Amino acid sequence: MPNQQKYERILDALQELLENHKLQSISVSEIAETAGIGKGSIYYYFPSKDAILEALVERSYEKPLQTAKALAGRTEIPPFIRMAMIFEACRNSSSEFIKSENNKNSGTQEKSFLHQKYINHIITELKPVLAEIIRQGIKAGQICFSDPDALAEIVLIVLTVKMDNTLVPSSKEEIENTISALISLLEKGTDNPPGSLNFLIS
Amino acid sequence: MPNQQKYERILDALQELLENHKLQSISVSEIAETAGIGKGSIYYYFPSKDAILEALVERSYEKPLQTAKALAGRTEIPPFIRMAMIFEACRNSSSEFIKSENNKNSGTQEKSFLHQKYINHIITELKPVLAEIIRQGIKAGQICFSDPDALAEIVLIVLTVKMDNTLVPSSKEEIENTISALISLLEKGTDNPPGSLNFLIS
DNA sequence: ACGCTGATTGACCACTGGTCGAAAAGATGT
DNA sequence: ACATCTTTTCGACCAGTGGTCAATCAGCGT
Repeated sequence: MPNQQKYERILDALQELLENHKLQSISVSEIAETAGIGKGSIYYYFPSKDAILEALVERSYEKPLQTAKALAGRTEIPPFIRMAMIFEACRNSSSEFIKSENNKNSGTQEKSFLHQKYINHIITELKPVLAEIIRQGIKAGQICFSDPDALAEIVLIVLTVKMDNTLVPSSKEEIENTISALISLLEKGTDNPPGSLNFLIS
Repeated sequence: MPNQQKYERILDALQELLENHKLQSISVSEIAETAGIGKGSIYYYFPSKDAILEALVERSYEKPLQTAKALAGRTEIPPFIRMAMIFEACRNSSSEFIKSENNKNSGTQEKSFLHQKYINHIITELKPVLAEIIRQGIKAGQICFSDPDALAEIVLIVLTVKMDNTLVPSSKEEIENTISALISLLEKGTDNPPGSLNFLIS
């Protein structure tokens, strides 16, 4: 890591461009200009443009993911509440990160790559954490389900896809409906009384 | 629709290139060359390169989606079996369409755009059909759930994301596990006895 | 002062998606 | 057969892209 500051400045520049420059594509030259460095220097810190996008996604979710991982050990908090806390942390960062409006047409290739990275990153990072929490809940008798890893994956897939709202664009109301349905499916599926997980919607 | 044959030939060319030319990006010139026409002519039939990808996705799933829609009216078949038939039809076309290998790294931007289009198309087209089938099942007392549309969406999201296997790449075994878990969640969540929906895995 | 190592740069390259005027190919009426 | 008009076809061309590289620059130990 030669010069950490420049590295971060490049990510800052990309983030800034993503916020303003909504719909068109972002070029490496633009990133360099915004970061105040020469274009060639970009490739001293990153092997490719894709790598910059990837690094930005990772950086954007560093903190919420850390707090999520920390939450895995706090066994004194009931598992479903910890689940809700994780979602809340991610939701905040998510809305901050992807504040681009949806125009009529779907995103450009650039954007879809970004969303793919986002979903993939969140799921792969969060899945073991959530699975562990579910496993603890099973042991404590608060959750009844045979395959905690798969359950974690299902929940994460539905949530991230709906939160991202790119793959299946829908209104806020529809998103709420889907999440409500997921919760009631979870209640029944894990032998919890109906309505007991309503607090997951906040 | 000036010359339908050329239109189709362009899609054929793109499909062929997607099968062989696995990892690198595909250029419009390549598509033109493969289709045996001039590059300029491409833009006589399609407004943009993205539109070609989009049209190919739509064409690839035209038949399975039609059979799926036809299945919605066949109320004499139990709902869950119709569900299984739809999935089977899509799975076949899906494995035929996306036969590109996963190299170590994730796909290029081009690919992720394609996968996004695929997932979006399948879900939006299939959701009303599946919701209708579920609604019929509820009326017949075979399914117990309050929001059929949301349930359809949840099922489709998990299935397409796992089938596509790009957003959350995993082994065949893991895919089976996740789908099994989804099924047992469905069983419990819709008041069906455990194991009664095992036939959905085939 | 000198080298030497790592950081920085912009001109440069092959190539991209997309445009456009012109030429070719059909169609039509006489 | 011709002339006229519309629909297709095309490749040279354009601005701009991601990525490369030899040349430079900055710091520092000696």
